Amino acid sequence: MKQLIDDSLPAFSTVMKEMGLSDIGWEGLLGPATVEDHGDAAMPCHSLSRELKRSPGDIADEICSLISPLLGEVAIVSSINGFVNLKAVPSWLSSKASSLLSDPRIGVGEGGRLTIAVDYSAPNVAKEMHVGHLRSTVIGDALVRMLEFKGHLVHRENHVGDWGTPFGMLIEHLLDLGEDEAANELGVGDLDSFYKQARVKFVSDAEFADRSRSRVVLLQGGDAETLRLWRVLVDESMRYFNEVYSMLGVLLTDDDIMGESYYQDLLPTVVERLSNSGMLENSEGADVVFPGGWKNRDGEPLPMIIRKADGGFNYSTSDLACIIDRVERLECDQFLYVVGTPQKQHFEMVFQVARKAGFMDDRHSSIHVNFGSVLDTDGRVLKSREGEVIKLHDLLSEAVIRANSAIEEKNPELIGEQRNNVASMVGIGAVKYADLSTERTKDYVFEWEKMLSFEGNTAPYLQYAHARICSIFRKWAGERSEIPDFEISCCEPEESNLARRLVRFPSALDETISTFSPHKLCTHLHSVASAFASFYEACQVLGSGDEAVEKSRLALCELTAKQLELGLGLLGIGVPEKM
RNA sequence: GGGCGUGUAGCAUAGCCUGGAUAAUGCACCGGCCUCCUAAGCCGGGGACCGCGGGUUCGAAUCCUGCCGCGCCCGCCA
Repeated sequence: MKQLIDDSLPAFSTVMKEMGLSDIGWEGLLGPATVEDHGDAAMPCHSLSRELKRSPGDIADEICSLISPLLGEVAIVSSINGFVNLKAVPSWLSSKASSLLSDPRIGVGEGGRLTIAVDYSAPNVAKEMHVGHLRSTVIGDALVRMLEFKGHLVHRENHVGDWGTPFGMLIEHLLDLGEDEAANELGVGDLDSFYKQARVKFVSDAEFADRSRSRVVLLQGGDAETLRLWRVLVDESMRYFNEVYSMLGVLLTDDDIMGESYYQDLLPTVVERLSNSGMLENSEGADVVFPGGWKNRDGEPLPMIIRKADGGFNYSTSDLACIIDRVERLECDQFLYVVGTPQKQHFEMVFQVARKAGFMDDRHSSIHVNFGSVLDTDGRVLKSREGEVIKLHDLLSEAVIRANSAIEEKNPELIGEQRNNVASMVGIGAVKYADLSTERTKDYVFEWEKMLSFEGNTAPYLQYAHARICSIFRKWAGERSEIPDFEISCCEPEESNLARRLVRFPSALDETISTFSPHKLCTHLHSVASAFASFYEACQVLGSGDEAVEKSRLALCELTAKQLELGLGLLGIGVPEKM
């Protein structure tokens, strides 16, 4: 527990000096306890053994007896097995919790003023959004919220796939279907069949394929009518994507769309600059750069293709253009790419080339916030090409329907529009939390049941804790806005334990942000909700007969509620007052 | 073949960066708890050679190394 360690350091400093150990870097030894029963923080003394030529147990005993009197207000000190253990005293926990309660930011400092571009979501026009997009969208949204809360200036960048050779066939298919019919199909979200139909014709119909290729040339040449048709495809797709975003409740809007098409004008600049810096080489007819450090199957240097032999650009070029734009137009300090792990090498190469070519320098940091693949139950990567597609739209609807029936069963008094709102928060929250609560770089298996489960370490469990607190407030006669002035005084072990979890919030959030790992915040919030549930069972809040106790418990409830609300809010998950 | 990643109870995960004590959590399983602020809950219980072998260390799930399994990437798709 970082707070406790900080508050104990001066006493340790005194004692260590007294024991002649001031210069050996003992600060690093003091850390959070690994076993909660032993305390909140601990210092293993085994490594001091050699220095002092005494047993670890002896040393721990001596430190313990010297430091105990100094830490009376902070922690109970004990020693066992060569460890000095600190267990925060209830009064210390009470006062720390009180100070968090009176702070609207719950102790979270404003962390800086960087300008950060977060590249996430990135669906492809005329293609179904799949579970991979869900991950990117949900993780990216959470990171954006947290970074903004910390005080950074964040540019949301939705790098939509709205350009490239497939658009030739898509436009021709659009014409074959007729614009209205096609727009209708796309507008209702039947993207995949549209794409597949076009694809089938492209491979089986030579005449269609020829038209498609010509259409690509027209598109790239800026032909007005072709651009208009392209715009229809993009707009109809975006309408559908926006519907999904709206269901998901993410921050993305049309203003955040920075599709590949946007960077087209910059592509020649990329080539020119790479050429000027002498990095561009011709290989097998293509313009390439050799980043170095990668080899192909034959052991030869692996190139990054900038301009294909047919003159077309590919995605590396586009990503380089993005970097130029984000450095020079947006003046970003940092770029985050919330994109799946399979593209790891691609980004490493792009970043390396961008640095070497001077598109960015030491002031800039570029981070691939990678995430694992979504697998099917056989452990294979879930693919939208074969088999049935899992439409995000359907997944989210299903989640809300399930939440609705769960509420109907468990709280029949909640009805009408209010129930629908709650069902939406619960169902969507469950899906998002399932995605956010596991370490993002790991693959995970897609299972309806698991994703929509409302038990255990899930959003509904956290939301439920919040709803119960709100229920207490409703029953209580007083003004909720006055609670932050109430004094917290932990007496029961469940009260102390709840406070002990609550005070970890600021460091948990900082850790979450610095590692871009939302699951760490989830873990923290779950531990809070869990401690609250135990507290709730053991400690009657209202009508305990003692006004000071009631006020203290109300204050613990308030801090818990605020923390759940803020924490879940930063994850993009809503907190209903009833459920 | 090269590179990167991953392997923790029946299942799913956290802990690994920054080494510390009895490896934590959820699901499932077993046993208790609703005249009492929402039982989507609580309390208790069983269940793990932390992939395998070496090494470093007083101490390894954690660091290094070798092997094995799995996944991804390795030239004109993004």
